[in-house]
Amino acid sequence: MTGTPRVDTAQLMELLSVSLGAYHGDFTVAAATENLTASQGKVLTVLRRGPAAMRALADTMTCDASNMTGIVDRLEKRGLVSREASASDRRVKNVVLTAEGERVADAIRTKMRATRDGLDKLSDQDRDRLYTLLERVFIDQTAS
Amino acid sequence: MTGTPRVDTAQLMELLSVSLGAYHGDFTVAAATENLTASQGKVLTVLRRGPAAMRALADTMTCDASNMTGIVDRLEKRGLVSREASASDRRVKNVVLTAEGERVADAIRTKMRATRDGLDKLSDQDRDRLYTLLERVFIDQTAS
DNA sequence: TATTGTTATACTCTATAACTATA
DNA sequence: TATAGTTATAGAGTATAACAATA
Repeated sequence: MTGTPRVDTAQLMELLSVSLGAYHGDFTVAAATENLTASQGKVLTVLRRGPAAMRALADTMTCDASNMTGIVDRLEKRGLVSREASASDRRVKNVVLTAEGERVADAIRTKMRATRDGLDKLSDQDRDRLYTLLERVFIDQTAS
Repeated sequence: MTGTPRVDTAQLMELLSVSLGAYHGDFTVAAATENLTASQGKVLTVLRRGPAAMRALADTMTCDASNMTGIVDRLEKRGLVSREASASDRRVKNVVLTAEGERVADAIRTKMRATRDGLDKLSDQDRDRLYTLLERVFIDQTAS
């Protein structure tokens, strides 16, 4: 197996910054539409995959466990998630989406899918930047 | 001028998410090394380009003006920035880097340049994903 | 009248340390 | 002893509303 080709990191990072800036902005707006913070929306999105222990959620979001306690507290108070005791380890609490939580998580996902399908927030200039980057990678690759 | 080629948005977004996650993590660590939060580090980075009014800073970071007041207060208390009256509009205060603020901003930039040059935080798997994406774009392009 | 910046207020996120109940 | 989760605490980011100074 040959090594993967190198790319222009500076250009890639600039592109990433612009694109994910738009993505993050859209996610924040999508969550706010359901009266949620971005962190709360992210937890619901993670839980769409299935129940998760408090510790696992904290690891996924790279924050302290004590922090996750507060976030889940607020979600639980609004009836979007519930804590369930683990059968195998009595120390563990599994966080599960309620029916209402599923509805909200799906609403966020639907809004984000629109973003993913369109790259609507990218300006023509940014779209050209993307193309320039890809073109350059192609040229570098074929010239080697 | 022909239109720019389309790319697989879902794959691109996944790649962006992983890559900018690494970038954001590195920036947070770089700022923390100087005992700064990510927001504070971002303001110093913006000010490397030159002085900026409070309102302009708030717009750049897409937060409320009242929020920027607190952030700049903390930076000023540590001697990293100063507020200067505008000559043309007496309502405006321009925020300027102090010598120490420049030193800290440069230290963050140096650490981030190392990240930019390496993409070190990307796993081999993610590097392969990047290559796969680029390869697919190349094939679609030449096949059309 | 509109804009710049601040203050007051309230909520959320965040980490650290200390605690409990399990394992 | 180590781990899962919580509580207490404190600092920082965030937005809203009201305000003074200026345009």
